[in-house]
Amino acid sequence: MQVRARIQAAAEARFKRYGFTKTTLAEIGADCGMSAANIYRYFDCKGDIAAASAKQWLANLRQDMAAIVADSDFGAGERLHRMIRLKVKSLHGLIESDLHFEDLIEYVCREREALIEAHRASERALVAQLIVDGMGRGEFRPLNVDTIAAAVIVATQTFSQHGQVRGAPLQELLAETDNVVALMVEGMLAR
Amino acid sequence: MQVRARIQAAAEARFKRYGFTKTTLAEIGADCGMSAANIYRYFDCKGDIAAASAKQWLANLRQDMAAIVADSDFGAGERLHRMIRLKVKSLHGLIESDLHFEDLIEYVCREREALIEAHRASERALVAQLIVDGMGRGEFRPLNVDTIAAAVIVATQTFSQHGQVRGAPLQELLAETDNVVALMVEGMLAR
DNA sequence: TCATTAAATAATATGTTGAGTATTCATTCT
DNA sequence: AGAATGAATACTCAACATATTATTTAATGA
Repeated sequence: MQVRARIQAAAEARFKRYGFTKTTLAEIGADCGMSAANIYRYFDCKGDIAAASAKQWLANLRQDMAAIVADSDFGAGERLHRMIRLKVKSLHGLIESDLHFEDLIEYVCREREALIEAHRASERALVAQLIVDGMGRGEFRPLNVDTIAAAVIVATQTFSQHGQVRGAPLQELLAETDNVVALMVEGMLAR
Repeated sequence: MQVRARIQAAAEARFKRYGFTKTTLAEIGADCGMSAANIYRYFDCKGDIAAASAKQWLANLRQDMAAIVADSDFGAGERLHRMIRLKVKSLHGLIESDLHFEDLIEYVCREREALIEAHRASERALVAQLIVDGMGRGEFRPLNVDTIAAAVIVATQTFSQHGQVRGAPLQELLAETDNVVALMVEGMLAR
């Protein structure tokens, strides 16, 4: 059990520094003091190690987003803004942090669509929760929760694609997301 | 027909049937009864032929969108819906019509970004025009026209990317766009 | 002079080989 | 038996040679 985590940590460090395709299982094994073959006792394939890392990163993001949603000090609209901003900032930070991570991101987006789709479903659920809360407060008018949640996620989807995020200045991205979210929130408000 | 137009038509036919990369200038020339070299009297490079086709297609789409915008029989919100739906339907139709067109689309998106960006700017302008009109009618509240127009384009951008459109059933795409546009229009309405 | 072409050149794609790497397996170690 | 490994296998990737194709040029015919 400890072993699996150690492998994942070692792999993550190398993926970060050298990229997914450039790191070999032999290297990861060496970092853990074991042979490449032995890694297969803990992961079915190289891609699964990357997927585990991505899954964890997404889970962290989800947790941070959930914390924002749960913070009822703020209005639902404000929380939606914060949630989407967090998403954009996180992905932007990840991409900017190490250029080699793009390699990993591309792999996961291409070969592990299920992971991405599951995460997106969670995001939808969080937005739905927020909408229900906003309706309960009288902040939002009565809405078809699932439809609107899906619309919000789809409309801000552009900002979750590394192709769009790469190279763009964070300030611009945030300004654009804010404009989109603001208009949608305006459309949700009670009259 | 003018030589340049004949070349473009012949190229378009082959691009459609065999894809951009698979058709050679020799073939296009043969179709027009001329040598490959002579094509260079009318186009600077192969990519320019593709770009000319794409440009024309986009101009047609723009014209159709402009016609919708100009039809003041309908409210501004309704026209926005129709305009975005037309865009989605057109791209979907293009991609579904011939699988080989994807080749051409990818080339244009990758190597002729300026074309795409110019078209997007035109779309923004059309939406802006629609918003001004909607405000004039009292249908929309006072809005920062350019900001909102940009937000609408960005939010619906997902549906203009062939990667997203390919494979998805048109009905689903239209339902999603409708939901996004409906929410944004709701946010624009006068109270 | 203009339109065109064949031939020359430059760039790109295709195919092939060898090296490197992921994955499996038989075996050893504990 | 469970954990681990070295060697065997299968797959992928980079480098190089070859073939196609894009583009240029010099020359030809209207």
